[in-house]
Amino acid sequence: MEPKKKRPARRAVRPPKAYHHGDLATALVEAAEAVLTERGVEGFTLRECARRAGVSHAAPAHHFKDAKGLLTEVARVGFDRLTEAQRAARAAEPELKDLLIAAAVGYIRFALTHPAQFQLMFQRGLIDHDNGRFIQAARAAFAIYVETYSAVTRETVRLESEADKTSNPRVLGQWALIHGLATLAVQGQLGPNRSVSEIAKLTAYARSVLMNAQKLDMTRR
Amino acid sequence: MEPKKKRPARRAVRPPKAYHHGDLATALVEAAEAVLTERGVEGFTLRECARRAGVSHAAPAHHFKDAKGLLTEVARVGFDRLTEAQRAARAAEPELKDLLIAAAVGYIRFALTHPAQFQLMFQRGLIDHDNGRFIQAARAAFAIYVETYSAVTRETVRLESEADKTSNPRVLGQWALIHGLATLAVQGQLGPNRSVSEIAKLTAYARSVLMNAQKLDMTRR
DNA sequence: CCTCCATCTTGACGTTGACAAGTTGGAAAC
DNA sequence: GTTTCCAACTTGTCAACGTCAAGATGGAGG
Repeated sequence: MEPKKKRPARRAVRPPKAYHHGDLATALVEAAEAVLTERGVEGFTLRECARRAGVSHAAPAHHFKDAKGLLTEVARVGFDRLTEAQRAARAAEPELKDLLIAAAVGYIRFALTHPAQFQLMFQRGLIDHDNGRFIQAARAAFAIYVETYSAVTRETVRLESEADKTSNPRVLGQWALIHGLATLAVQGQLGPNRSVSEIAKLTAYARSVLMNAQKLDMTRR
Repeated sequence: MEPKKKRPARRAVRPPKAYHHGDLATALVEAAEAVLTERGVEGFTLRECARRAGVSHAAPAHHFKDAKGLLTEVARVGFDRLTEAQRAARAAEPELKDLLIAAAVGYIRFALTHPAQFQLMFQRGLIDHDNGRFIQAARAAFAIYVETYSAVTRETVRLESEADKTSNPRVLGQWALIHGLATLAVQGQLGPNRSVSEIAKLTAYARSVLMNAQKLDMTRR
C-alpha cells in the first residue's frame, strides 16, 4: 500500500506496522483478496499471495500460522465489510419501514460484488471457526441485521449468545431468506449474473421478494 | 452399478459396464462420496479416491477427464438424492396443506445428513456447470419443489427455462428461505449441529419458520 | 558500536493433479 | 482357436503446492 506515513526514520514499537517489508500482514491480506477475486476460492494459493506481496514463499508463516490463518483473516475483514455494507445501505434509506429491506439489499449487493469472499466467509474447513476475532466480526454482521429488524418491527430482539440466532423464528426466517437469495445469486443459480445490470436486476428481484415477505409480516402483526 | 445383467460371458458393447476392475466409474464416485464425508470438500483428493478404489492414481482419468469431472458426477448424484429426499418426504405427508413444508424439511434434512455433498453441489469452481446431466439433475431438484408449491397453492407454475426460476417472486422467496436455512445450518451458523438430536431440533425450527411463512402466505391470498 | 531477535530467505520433503508412454487382457474378427 | 485390436489400467515424470528447518539480515535497544 502507501508507504508508512509517520516517522519515516523510526518505526513504532509493537503493533504490526512497519518492518522490513512495510506491513506484510496487510499486504498479504490484500493480495489474498485479489487472488480470490481473480481465481475464486479453489484457485487460492499461499505462494501466489507471497509472490504478489513481493516476498518469499515462506514469509507468510511469520504473520499467519498457515493458509487457513490468512484465509480466516480475509474472512474476518469480509464480515467487517458486510457489516459496513448493511450499515451504509440502511443509512441511505429515508423511509423507516424500508430500513430492513435496504439492509438486506446491502447484504445481497455485497455478496454479488465480492462473490469469492462471500463464499469463503460461509465455508467450513477453510476457516478457523474458533478464532475469536473472526467470531466477533461474523456476529457483528448478523447483529446489524437483528438491530435493524428490531428497529423496524419494534420487537425487542437481543443477541446475547450464539443460540439466540435460532431463538426467534421471525428473525431467523428473514435472515435465511436473505442469505439464501445471496448464495443462490452468487452461485449463479438464479441465472447468469456477473454484469452490473444483472446485479441490479437481481437486487430488484430480491427487493420485491422481501417487500412481499415483509408486507405479509406486517399484515399479520 | 449392479453387475451387468445379460450375457455374463459377453459384455455389452458400449456403455460403461464391467471392465478389468468391475465398474471403476461407480466405485470412484462412491469413494469420492466417502472422502467428502470424511474429509470435507477441501480435503478431497483424486489420488485418495483412486487409492480407495484400489487402482493407480492415473486410472480415474479414463472415466472422468479430471477431478472436476468426478466431482461434477458426485454433485449430479447428490442432486438426484436431493430430489428423491424431497419426493419421499412429500410422499410421507398426509395433509395436503403441509406438502410443501414436508418437502422443505426433506431438503434440509438432506443437507444436514450430507453436508459435504450439499456444499459441493452449490459451489462454483469445483463443478462443470456446463455439464448437461448435471444441469438436468439440478433443475429436477428444484422442479420438485416448484411442483409441490404449485400443488399446494393451486398456482400454476411452469418451469420451462432457467430464467423462470426468478420469474415468480413467491416461489423464489420460498426456495431462498429453505436454501438459506439449509446452508446456514450446514455451516454451523445456527449453532453446533452434527448430533442427530440437533438435526431434529433444527428441522423442527425450520418447520416452524416455514409454517409461519406459509400461514402468512395463505392469509394474504 | 554491538548485540539481539523479529523478519525474511533458501532449501528441502512429501503430496497433489495432470500428462505421456507403455502394458494388459477380453471382445471381435478371422 | 488363434490373432488382432483397443479400451482400460499402470508406471513414470513434471511443475506446483503447503509446511518445516535452518540460515541470513537489518533495525532497535543497550
